[in-house]
Amino acid sequence: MSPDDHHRIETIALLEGTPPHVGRLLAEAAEIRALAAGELAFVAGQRPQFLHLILSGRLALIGEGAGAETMVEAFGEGEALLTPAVVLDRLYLLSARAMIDSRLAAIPAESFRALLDREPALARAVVTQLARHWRVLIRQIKDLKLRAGAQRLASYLLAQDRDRSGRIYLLMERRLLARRLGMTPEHLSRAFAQLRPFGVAAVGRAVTISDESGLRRFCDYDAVT
Amino acid sequence: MSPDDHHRIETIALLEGTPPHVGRLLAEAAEIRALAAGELAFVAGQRPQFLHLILSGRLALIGEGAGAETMVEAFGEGEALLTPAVVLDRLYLLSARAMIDSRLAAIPAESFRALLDREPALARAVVTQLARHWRVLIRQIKDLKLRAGAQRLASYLLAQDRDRSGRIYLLMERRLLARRLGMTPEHLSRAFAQLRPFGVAAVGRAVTISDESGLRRFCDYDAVT
DNA sequence: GCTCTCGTTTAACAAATATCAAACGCGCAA
DNA sequence: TTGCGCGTTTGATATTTGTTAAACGAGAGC
Repeated sequence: MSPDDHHRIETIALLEGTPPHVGRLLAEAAEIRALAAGELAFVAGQRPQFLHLILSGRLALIGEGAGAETMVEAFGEGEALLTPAVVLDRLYLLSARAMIDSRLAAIPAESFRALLDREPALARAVVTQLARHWRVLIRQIKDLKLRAGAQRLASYLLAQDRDRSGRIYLLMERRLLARRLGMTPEHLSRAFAQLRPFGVAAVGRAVTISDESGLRRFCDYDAVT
Repeated sequence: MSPDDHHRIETIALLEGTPPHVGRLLAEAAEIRALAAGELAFVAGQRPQFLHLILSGRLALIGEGAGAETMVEAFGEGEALLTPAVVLDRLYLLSARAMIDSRLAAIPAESFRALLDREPALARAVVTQLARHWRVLIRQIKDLKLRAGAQRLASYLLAQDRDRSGRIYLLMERRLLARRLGMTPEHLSRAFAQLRPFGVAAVGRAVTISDESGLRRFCDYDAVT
């Protein structure tokens, strides 16, 4: 492992507020895994072997069932795949697939849980992290139950980061975005068409919104973070 | 507060594994709130004032948006409404409503967070609790995205506790169950009809299943806990 | 620069779900 | 008991979403 990898593991967002030796211990226990786009970091039904930190690239959490699959959430550089399966030592409910070529730090699950018991600051950091994800999941459930497809798309777009000129760059291809939003690619395409009256213009992965307040009203956007 | 209430707070499931003085401190900081059926413990958009423990009764977490409302999850006696809003000191994303007359222990959010920072065992217990809920939410998201209404109902029924004779007793009226499952009451009624070929018989709130393995196949039931 | 492939869009149609309306039935109070 | 109120069921219809198929278009490799 390169000193650079070591440093990236020690300074990952999850560990914010923990004493330096926690990061050092985790980095020492970690091994580096390179995944090509499409490869799986873990599979639903498996027993977790590692806690994965994303050093570079992007991974999607995938749910399978009833002969289909869906994307629950995607994570990028500097984030941890901190799934409850690892924390609780239960079987994975989701699989993780690399959306692009990625490099992961894999920390043995057993070491991580041992450290979790021993290091109060780590437990406290994990509480914060899990609580944040909880809110992301709650938003998704509210969206799925209360909003139609086009409204979910609008809501998703409004929550994305913009560049200086207000443009949004979609982090995934539309097929995947459709699965993230709980609809088919065909339906997503129609949803984009429905948003055109609000000045939503999509060119490739770049999206611009001209009537943002109209779009907010359309989807009853909830800006609470 | 009665000694009995005191004892119930100290022995709540959330605190399993924490030293006795943690429960004692929480119980001393708590005040008792009685809610009549239909009353709200907190409202989405509010800043959390308390962590609520359910001493008796049953509460539903309700999401509002786009002019409608939905039930995300329900909690009963001995459980805590351990929402991320309280942990992170953010605005509530959900409201909590008493489904029946209930008694709550309300612990000032500030005291709870302070104790969370000070007591490693509490942080560790909260990690476990949040992780468990995470899995409940993931199941719901997978259900909503991958399964049709009747399959979600089947899946829900198969996950419920049975009495000695194998009967299931529904914990809520059907109107609410419909919202929990992400459908209308009318659709739920038709979903029950769709399950009749598998020997699903509902009389009031009592439900029996005669062809359980058939039902499992029908909804592609995932028994992973 | 040119295909070739594969993701996206469009269209027609089918299935699932919601809506509206009315009938039903069960519990509760007079 | 009898009648009332409210939750549930049933039916007809509308809307939303998924499916199938085909056309389109942009990017990768030759």
